[in-house]
Amino acid sequence: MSPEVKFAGDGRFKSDMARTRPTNSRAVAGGHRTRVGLQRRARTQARIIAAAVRVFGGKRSAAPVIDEFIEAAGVAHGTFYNYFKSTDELLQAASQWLEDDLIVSVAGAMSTVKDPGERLGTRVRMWLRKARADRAWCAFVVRQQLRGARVEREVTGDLRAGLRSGAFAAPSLPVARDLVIGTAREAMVRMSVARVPSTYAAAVVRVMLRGLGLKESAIAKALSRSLPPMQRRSRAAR
Amino acid sequence: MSPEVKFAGDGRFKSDMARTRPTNSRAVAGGHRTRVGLQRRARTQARIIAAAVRVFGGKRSAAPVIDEFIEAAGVAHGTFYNYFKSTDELLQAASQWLEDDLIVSVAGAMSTVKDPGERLGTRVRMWLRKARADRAWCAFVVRQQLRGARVEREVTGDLRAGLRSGAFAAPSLPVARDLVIGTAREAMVRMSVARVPSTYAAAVVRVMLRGLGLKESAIAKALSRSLPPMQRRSRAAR
Amino acid sequence: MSPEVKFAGDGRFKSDMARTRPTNSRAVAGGHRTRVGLQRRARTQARIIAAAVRVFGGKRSAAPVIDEFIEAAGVAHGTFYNYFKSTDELLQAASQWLEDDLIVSVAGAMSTVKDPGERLGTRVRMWLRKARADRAWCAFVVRQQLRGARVEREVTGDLRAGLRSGAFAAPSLPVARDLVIGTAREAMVRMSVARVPSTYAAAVVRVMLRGLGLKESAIAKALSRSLPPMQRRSRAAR
Amino acid sequence: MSPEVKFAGDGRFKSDMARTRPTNSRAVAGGHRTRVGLQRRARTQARIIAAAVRVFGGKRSAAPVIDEFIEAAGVAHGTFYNYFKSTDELLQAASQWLEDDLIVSVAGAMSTVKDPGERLGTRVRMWLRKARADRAWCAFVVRQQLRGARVEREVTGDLRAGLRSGAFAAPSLPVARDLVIGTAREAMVRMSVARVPSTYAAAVVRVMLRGLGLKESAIAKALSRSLPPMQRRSRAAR
DNA sequence: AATGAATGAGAGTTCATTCAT
DNA sequence: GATGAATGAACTCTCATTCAT
Repeated sequence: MSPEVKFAGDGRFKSDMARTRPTNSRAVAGGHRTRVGLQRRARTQARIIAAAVRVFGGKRSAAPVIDEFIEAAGVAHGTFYNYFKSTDELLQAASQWLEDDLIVSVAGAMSTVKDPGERLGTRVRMWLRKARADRAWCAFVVRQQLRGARVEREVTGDLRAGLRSGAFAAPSLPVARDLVIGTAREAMVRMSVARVPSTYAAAVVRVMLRGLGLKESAIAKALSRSLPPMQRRSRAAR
Repeated sequence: MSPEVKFAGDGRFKSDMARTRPTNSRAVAGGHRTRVGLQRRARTQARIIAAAVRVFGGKRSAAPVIDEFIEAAGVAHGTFYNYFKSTDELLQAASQWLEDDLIVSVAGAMSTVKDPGERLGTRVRMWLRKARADRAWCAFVVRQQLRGARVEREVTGDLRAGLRSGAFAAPSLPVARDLVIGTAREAMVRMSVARVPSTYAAAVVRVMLRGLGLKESAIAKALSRSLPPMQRRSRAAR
Repeated sequence: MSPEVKFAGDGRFKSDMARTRPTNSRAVAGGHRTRVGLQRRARTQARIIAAAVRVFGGKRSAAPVIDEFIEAAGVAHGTFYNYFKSTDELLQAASQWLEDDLIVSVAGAMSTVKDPGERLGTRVRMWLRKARADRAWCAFVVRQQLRGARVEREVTGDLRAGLRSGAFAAPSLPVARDLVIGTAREAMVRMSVARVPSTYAAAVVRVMLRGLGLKESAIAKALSRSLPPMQRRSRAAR
Repeated sequence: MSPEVKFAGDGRFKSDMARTRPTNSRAVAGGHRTRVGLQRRARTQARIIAAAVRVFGGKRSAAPVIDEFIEAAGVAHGTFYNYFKSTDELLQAASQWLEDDLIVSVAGAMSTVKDPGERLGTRVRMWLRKARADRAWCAFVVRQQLRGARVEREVTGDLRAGLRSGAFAAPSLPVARDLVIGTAREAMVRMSVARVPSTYAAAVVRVMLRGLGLKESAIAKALSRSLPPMQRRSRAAR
């Protein structure tokens, strides 16, 4: 798990993440120094984000504390503020990075699956596999309430397709969504505090698909699919 | 919703909730002043708890709290510490009070229901009815993670019975529990931020029971039961 | 020099000086406790303001630092913020208090003087007497740029009257004003860093009135007036 | 207004302004590179000083500065410290440069004027003309308190001569000095925040000389002198 | 019991300064 | 020489907690 790849482009988020001290514009032309500086920026930012995921995921209590992030990342106070204006902005960035990470790795597997039941089943199985393999990731996502907009969109897409095709039989889309998200989230809560057997993910998906009214044969088919191997982030920050 | 009744006995929790100043032992002998004092204690404590539920449920962020609690309760700083050693203790107390409240009101309805499917269905329907009727309660419970030990025990009991009797068909108890708790919680998250139709609760319970493998006929029967009227707490604090 | 009197009313500025923690409104009814609390508030605020005058007047460098005020006043960090939201607000309050103090004490003497030359001369002599007697006051006023609106108004009033009556002969009101304020300020700068002879104030007023074109006989008359004794603030804070 | 000329010699102040890195002694031998390097040094330093005058003059508050200076000068943090050890040193340098600038340009005009009243009048008129023409200069000088040692010396010289010759009639030298400096300063304060009519400077000088007891005929003579044209600094930095 | 002024530890933030490139 | 990422001391500000009344 490392935020590195994300910053390959120009070394920082294009979004609203304003640096405190703007780069001298005359230097942008980009020579060796510029490139080196950019790389350094990217690495530092990645380290802070990685630390944030570790710390926030591991925290028991509620309040995220800047000092902890700073210490975990091994940077100075001032450095933190060169990259993020607040804890919230950091958490936002980390969140988005993690979500993108997941979505991208899942999207590959999705491209060849057409059946809504299989799609949804595969998707959730991949999440839970990831959650089981990476406790920090799992804890972070749970604490952040699994609120990612993209995750939401993907799940909703699968559900809508399944409801329309008649494969799913839920009373309404929101109800179906609450079943899927709620159950998956609770499974991840469990994973973030205890080990679960390797069969756990499949079992969860089974009851979830049952709840959606999928036929047992279709459920069996969805669960028999073998998942593609987990993608690895290129290099680790720290 | 008022914490009053709970404290009828001696005006405070018997639990580990140590008062800062020990009760004057001479007063225990119990004259008029003593009785008045105890009533006052009970009322003040109830006001603080009620305020806590309102404030904590209504809060968006995880931000600071004590000042808000005492302002909402209309008491001074010092007064707060006469009753609770910390915010956490207050939240604990409020939590337990709310949970007891719910369990008690549900327990009545449960006594006449024997079938595990019907029991679980009725139980969850009553929760969701309560959640829909009392947004502050709902928000508070959601924020507190629905972690009540008694709630957990009751649900687990129903599930174990259903699995043993063959009415439910989940792969394991933990999986079943995650399905039920997760889905219910997600429904409550929804209720705490938006209005839902009156049919929502039943629909949620339907998919939940389906997920547990209950037969459609049994589901229909569980959902057709009419719920007993909601119990009202005796008197309101403030 | 003590801010005490000013707060006799309700113990705080009526202006925009909002307390951080609002007083519990139910307690306002005002019994013994209320009165005691108000007095305490008034005294603390007075101490902070007095300390501010001392510290800010004594500072060599530019930046006023909250820690210094706090230490000089002998209060805790939190206490400071119970009274003032920022250094600036404190300085504002101190400024206004000092100005009011001066104006009030001068106003008494003014009531019996009608001639513009005598009025202005007496006014400035009283300022400089005060400045000589209270080095901290003098330094504070100098640092604050002598920008008080009321001071400005009073001087302008005298000048306008003198110009209209023909007693003064300056080319314009602004020029006259710059002569008076500039010279007085520079005299105070001197007083804030060194001792001056007791005749210094009269000498300054002499050249000032000369600059305004007052006749020598009128100047002599203005300077021969004996000043009323300096008023003392009732009680000292600290 | 440009600090350039000043550094023609060796590109830096001879004063106590220690460079962080000592000049490479081998380079002193002086080839093409050396000359180019020195020119570059001089230009960069001039840019920083010019920026300082602009920024510091334009600032309203007393707030932080270095970042603003380097941004305005378009140099990096490190570059700044190649030239000045601190903000204070920069301000000192800028101050001295501005003062020298003024003194030199005034000195020329002075050489032909012998009468103390005329000398002082001409001197102040030239200051105020400069202040009116260059708002940034004016604001900078005002903020720096007009504390230049040379300015002080020149004025004192004129005053002493006038008092000895009987042309001036002030009670003492310090009083005369406070009248002159204070009034001029206040006029400059006014100029730094608002436009004044072209007759303003003469009017100020008139009341000032009156204050010094100069006869009206002598004042008229001093004010009738035409001023030599303003000198221009050779080239502009930036 | 209740009050609220006072407290101070600790979180949050800035900015002058250094130094590897 | 110039650069700018990194630094951390110094500052501002908040808020849970105490205690005299």
